[in-house]
Amino acid sequence: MSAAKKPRYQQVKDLIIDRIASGELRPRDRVPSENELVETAGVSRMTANRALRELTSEGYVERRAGSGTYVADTKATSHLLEVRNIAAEVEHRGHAHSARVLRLERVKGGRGVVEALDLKHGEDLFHVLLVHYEDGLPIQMEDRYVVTSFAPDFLDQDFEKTTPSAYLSDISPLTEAEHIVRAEQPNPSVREHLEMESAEPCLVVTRRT
Amino acid sequence: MSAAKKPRYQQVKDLIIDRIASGELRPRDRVPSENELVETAGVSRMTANRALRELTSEGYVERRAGSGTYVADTKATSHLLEVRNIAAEVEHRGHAHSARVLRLERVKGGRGVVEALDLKHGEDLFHVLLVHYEDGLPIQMEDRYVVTSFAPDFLDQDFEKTTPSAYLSDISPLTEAEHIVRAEQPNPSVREHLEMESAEPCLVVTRRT
DNA sequence: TGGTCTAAGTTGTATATACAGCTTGATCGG
DNA sequence: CCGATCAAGCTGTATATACAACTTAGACCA
Repeated sequence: MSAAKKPRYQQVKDLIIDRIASGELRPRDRVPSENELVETAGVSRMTANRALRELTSEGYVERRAGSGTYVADTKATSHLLEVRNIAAEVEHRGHAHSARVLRLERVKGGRGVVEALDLKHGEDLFHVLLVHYEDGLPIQMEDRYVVTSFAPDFLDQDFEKTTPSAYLSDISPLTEAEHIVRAEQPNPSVREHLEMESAEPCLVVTRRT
Repeated sequence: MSAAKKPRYQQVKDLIIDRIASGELRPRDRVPSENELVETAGVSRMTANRALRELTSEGYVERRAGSGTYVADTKATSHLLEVRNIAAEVEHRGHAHSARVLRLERVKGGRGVVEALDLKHGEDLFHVLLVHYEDGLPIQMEDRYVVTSFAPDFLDQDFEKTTPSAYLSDISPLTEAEHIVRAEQPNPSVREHLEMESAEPCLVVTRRT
């Protein structure tokens, strides 16, 4: 198990994580300084620095220049929930993903869209509406608006082969996204495309990049 | 804007991020090695190393010892969605959070719970059922099961003051959580407690720690 | 031709050293 | 007693150096 010889900076990290997890070090408590770790752990200051720096970026501790290093308080106040690419998710489950494009058009931003995306009224947008299938079963409907200047050849794409997400992240990697999730009663049109029974609710994910 | 003098390792990071974002460097392309950065960027190898190492942990690139550094190819396949502590969320919006405990008891694990938590049948569990309010308006119902051995004095807590999340993360910080979100039709009892109109759907978050 | 071996390049880790900038507590002077 | 100054300690950054382990391509030999 722990037989694998870990690098020294990792040993230092584990040392401190253990003391936090065991409750010996509590939120806002002071963590040994780099120089103290040099003494007690027998490593160089740069190694101690790397350990503490990584613990900082991982959210375990906070550092204040000139003052010291302290256990972060609220590690549990924000949990993360992963939302994966739909096609990748389906493939990952070992099933076949397919998609059918219902609409692919250029529109002018109407009231609802403009508000959600924080745009000028009447701005040119591409609109795509498609349904994702997992082994032939409809599982998700995607209703997407994209600013035209951002993806000029949007209308030429074949979204039955490449998902809009994949295409957009291809032409512009590294955009940050904000998600809002809510539950909603699907309207009759959507319900039909997803082949849903009567009043079953839907998850609605609003995403802004 | 960029007037703030950035540290050199950050400048190197930005340099590479820009080349990725602009499309000059595409997924699986080779990124300049540490020694090449020493030449072209005029920094020491340790500084180049720090830049590339941080880009690795941030998901921009992948490194293979002995081979080189390459642009990662799936930055967009997994997006993150933050789920915050309910009380903190409400306070953050500048509103008053309160809670009312409906049930607080010791039970034996029944069929549904045992499956969801992957436990032995009949195991002792604590069960708490409470409603969260934002400025007096009911906004969330929390239905929670906790293994007794994990939190012996669970029944003595006053969950109208401290949320179960806060209490649990207090006695044992640093536990990882897995979330599953789905939409569901609330049953009449739940609907009553949340003062909901008829058939409005709910978000159901199943969480396992 | 085909397999082996070697050398160069790359990442990963670790240390010693240096200086800047900030914080905090103690000391000193009024 | 209060305020200013100073020194010690801390983090943040940057460099030069060193060695280990791995990969890869090319040279070399049979």
